[in-house]
Amino acid sequence: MNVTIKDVAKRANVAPSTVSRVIADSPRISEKTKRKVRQAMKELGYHPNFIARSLASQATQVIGIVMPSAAEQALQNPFFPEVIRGISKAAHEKKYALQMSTGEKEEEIYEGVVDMLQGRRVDGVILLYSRINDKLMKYLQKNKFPFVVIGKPHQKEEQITHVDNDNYRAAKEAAQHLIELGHERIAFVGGNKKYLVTVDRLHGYEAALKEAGLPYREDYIMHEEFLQEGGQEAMKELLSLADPPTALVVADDLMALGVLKTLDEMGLRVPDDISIVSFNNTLLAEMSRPPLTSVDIHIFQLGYEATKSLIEKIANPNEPVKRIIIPHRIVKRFSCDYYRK
Amino acid sequence: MNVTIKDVAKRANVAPSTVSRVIADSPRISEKTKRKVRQAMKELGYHPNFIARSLASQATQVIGIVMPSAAEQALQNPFFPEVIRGISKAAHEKKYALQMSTGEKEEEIYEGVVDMLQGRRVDGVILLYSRINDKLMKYLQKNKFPFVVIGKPHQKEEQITHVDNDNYRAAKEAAQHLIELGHERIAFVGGNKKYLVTVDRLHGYEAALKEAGLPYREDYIMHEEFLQEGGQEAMKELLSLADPPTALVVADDLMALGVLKTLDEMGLRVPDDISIVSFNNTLLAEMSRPPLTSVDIHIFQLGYEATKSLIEKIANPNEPVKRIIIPHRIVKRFSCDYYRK
DNA sequence: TCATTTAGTGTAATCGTTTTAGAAATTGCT
DNA sequence: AGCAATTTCTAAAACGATTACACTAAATGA
Repeated sequence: MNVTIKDVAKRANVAPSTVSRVIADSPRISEKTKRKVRQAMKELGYHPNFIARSLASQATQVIGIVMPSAAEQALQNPFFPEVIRGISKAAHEKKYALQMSTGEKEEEIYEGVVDMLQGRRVDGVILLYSRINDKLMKYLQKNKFPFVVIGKPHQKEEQITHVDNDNYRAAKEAAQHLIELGHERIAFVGGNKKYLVTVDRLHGYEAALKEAGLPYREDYIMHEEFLQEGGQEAMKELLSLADPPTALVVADDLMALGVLKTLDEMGLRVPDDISIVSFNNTLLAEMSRPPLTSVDIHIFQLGYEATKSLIEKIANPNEPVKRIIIPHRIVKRFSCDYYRK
Repeated sequence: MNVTIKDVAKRANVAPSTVSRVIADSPRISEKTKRKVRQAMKELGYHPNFIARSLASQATQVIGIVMPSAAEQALQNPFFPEVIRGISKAAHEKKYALQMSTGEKEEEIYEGVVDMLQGRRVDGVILLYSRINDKLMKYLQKNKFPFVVIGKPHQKEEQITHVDNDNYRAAKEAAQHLIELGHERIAFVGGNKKYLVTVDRLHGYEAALKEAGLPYREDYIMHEEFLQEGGQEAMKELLSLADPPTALVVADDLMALGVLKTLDEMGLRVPDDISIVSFNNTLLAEMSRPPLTSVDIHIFQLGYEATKSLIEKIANPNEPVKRIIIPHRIVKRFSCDYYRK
């Protein structure tokens, strides 16, 4: 079997507890003993057993990442690798490991996360989404598990630490940009209504129209999956309208890609025939044809800040609730043009 | 504190060991007792403590993912989310959780993985890369830890289970495609020479040239990072040559993107002035301007198969060594054209 | 009928740490 | 020198499961 703390203790002629304290670098152990013990550890090639340590100390130094759907699906959208990059950076800085939820349906994810936490596999979790009436979020709150959410919680916002953008303003600005270019028929292509990002952005869009005195049209509002296919579907539907929009606010770059695809198939040109403002400013926005004007929401930073907050919360359960708003900025490229009759 | 196996035992009027056996669904427990125990578990809201279970059973049901560099960097390349998707699917099927290494420099990653394994945090690991003389791989082998590598091991290939493409042939075919189009000055843009993918692909490229009777030129061989910047660097250098190439084999889509960028800045056009065959066939290849002819290496499947093999190996330490070659296929788009003098 | 299986549970050791409570050794002070 | 205070270390009890072994009662067989 493996080298344990007892072997080290024997070799160094001290008690196991002393070795444990040397590992923790307790000030209650003399330098002399520490040297002796460390020497023994080196000689034996000792590595602490995290599992045993976790069991005794009731902490794992692991953070759980919870995706909105199966990683298998979510990871198709570059948003997720990018948040994870931010999470990874912060986790690494504080010596936390990362564990990913793997579940397919909502119920399965819920069970998985509950097991993760009740099974004490992780010290806390980061929700990479926020949806209306989320069973999981309620559970986490009720059981006082440390967690933070990326996005705006549906309920009890003031009781839940979260990191978000000002999606209302961001979408409003996006729509205003199009309005300033003279567009009057502007559609909104977003994700499922149960996600708060979608709701917030829709409201922002709506507010911009209202302020500009433009009508809000139900048939200009699309809700689809955050994937290319979603964008395609939405665009097809919009084009089937009697008076299709001349501009779009699209809530995600990958969706925007689908929009472009459909437009291309239909022989319509961007920005000549239709203008687009998208969200996320991932590499896709830069690369698409034409490059998309996109709202940069600083995804990396969302992940980074969320993780830092979570770790603080884990370290100190009384840490006050925080609400962190990451700034956004609209990056203008070549998918928007003046509206010409 | 939490509900433990003892609480359940008390409630059901049985011994803790019986409860444990019910959890494991042991055939040695009568149906009647099982029902009684399950009832008690439900009533108390019992969740098994994974950590305690892991300690006792010496297994965690967690797989470690090892990236070549900091996740923070690696995840910029769509290759990684895509392998992870495959890994995630297989892991989920077999009820394994995933843990990611977070380390920056090579040495730090090494330490991290050693700790992961020695600390018994994971039952095995998947290396998402293969490099020459890899300290970590040697360590894993020496200590008989279950692991599989995605890529071709540098040494003792026949002793290490790995999942790879036939990179030699893939690159050869890529180059041949260009040769068939009449190109004679074909450059190779790959990653660092320490990675075996790079080496294999370079050899394939070389073989194609040789068979076609074309000269192999050192100054046409570029080794850069698997990022856009790498492609840019390479292309700049190639363009500074007295007789720059008319076609390129680029070992990665993201790099190819960098190549395109530089080409665009220099006012050169693809495929009119330069033809390109790239690798990975990620979304980027489809989206770039022009869309890239790219070798699809079925990244998802690499991850999926690797994970299945690893889990088999964990379940049965005597599982024979496997070598799985995932087929590739060249997807033709619009980055290649006939060579015109 | 009594020894022998077999089925179903229980007892207790074990996994490798952390940590509380307290013993032993050292130091300081008068 | 004697005693309190301080420093340094140890013994032993958690932590929450798994599992080898023991045991009892019922079933089987000669």
